Amino acid sequence: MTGTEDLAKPKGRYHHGDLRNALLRATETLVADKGADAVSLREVSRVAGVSHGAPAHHFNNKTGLMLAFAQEGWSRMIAAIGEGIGTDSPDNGPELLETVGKAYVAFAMANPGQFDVMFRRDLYDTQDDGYVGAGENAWVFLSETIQRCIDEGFADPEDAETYTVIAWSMVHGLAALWNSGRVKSRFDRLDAARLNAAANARLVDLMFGRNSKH
Amino acid sequence: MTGTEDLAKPKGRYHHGDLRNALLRATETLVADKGADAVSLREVSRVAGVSHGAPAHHFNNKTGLMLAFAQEGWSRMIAAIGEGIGTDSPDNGPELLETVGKAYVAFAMANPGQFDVMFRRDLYDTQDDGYVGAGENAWVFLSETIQRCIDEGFADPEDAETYTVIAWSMVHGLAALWNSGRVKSRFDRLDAARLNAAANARLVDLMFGRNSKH
DNA sequence: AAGTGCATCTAGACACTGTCTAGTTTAATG
DNA sequence: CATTAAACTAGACAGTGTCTAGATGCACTT
Repeated sequence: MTGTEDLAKPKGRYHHGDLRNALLRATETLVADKGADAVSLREVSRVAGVSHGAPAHHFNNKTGLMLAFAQEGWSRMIAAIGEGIGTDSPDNGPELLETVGKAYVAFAMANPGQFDVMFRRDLYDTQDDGYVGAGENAWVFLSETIQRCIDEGFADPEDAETYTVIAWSMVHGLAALWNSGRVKSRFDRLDAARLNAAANARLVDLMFGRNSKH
Repeated sequence: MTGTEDLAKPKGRYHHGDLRNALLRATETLVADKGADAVSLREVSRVAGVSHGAPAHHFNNKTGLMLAFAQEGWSRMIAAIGEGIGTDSPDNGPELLETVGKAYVAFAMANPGQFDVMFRRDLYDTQDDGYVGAGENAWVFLSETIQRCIDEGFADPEDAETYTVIAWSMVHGLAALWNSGRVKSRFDRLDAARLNAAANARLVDLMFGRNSKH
């Protein structure tokens, strides 16, 4: 889609000017096209029109580059969820949860490579600062949403923990299975969006007993 | 745990005798210890006490080795599920589903590396024969279980598809999230087995409306 | 305006990887 | 026993990440 020519360093110049971003963009297209393992510092450098040692100054390691790319993914997913909420404008807890769940899976389906990187511990140093934060925020947001459902009387307070685990597990598993190709092959006739919507709507119904609203 | 010394070729001999298996065992310990990306044909060859070109004759590619290792994982998981059924001896559809779900997640938690490989498309050639089979069998078995629940009157026939997707997604997501470390960090106080049992029991209750049996 | 500090980037080296190829050993088969 | 085919070796090659020493030029201070 987006060409990579504009990422290259202007000819004759020694300093790139926007190398950090150019490397991330090159990583993005590589991940999207050929998967996370197709990323190499040298290839990424080549796309940016820069020597193979240049990335080290901005990301230290290859793991540094991948961590930055993963963090970018978390930011994007959070933004996508925010947009989903803006569109659906849910007005109670269960509807909010359904909206969030759909946006989560939709993001993963639309950006399978980056979503994959976001949950791959082996690609970056898990001891690094900033690794924990992203997933932590997601968990907090999710459990607050569940708590809101409980506060509104849709579920028992003692279900909070279990429901949080089930909800995240379901959306994450749906995303991962779809992207792995193991479910997709079974559901040729169904489009991804329909499957996503059906699973999320039904799970929320099961947990919070809403009347189905066709 | 298991030493790797016994994998090495007997000294003075030219033929290994059991190289294919030795390479798979070396792969297993490497995956378990350092993750899937730590596997290299040369390291695996070194452990087996054999030259770096030897694996090619048994697995053709590195992707061939990883595919074989993934298939082995599927066999093991199926066996583990069978053992779970033997222990719990469930006598209706929902109980069977709960048993299967728990065994699925338990296997993934006990063998995070191999489970990971089983769902990584990038590690082997997805066009290869035998790639589809494993996931296909899992799907068929799962949907047959759901169908049994329906036949026994625990759910509506039109829910079959959605429930199958939700059930597999939940267990798979729980396994993947736990192994990614993103949930684990939140649940220090809970042991993995308890979380696994609670989530599966509750999901089955939600879908098939059994009375909770404390 | 001149000079200097320092982040940015280059280029070569090193050890490692997967795969290819030609050749060596040995088990199995006739 | 002779021959065929499978198992394995050893070297080469292009590619990788990371480490160095050095070149470049932007952004300051004075």
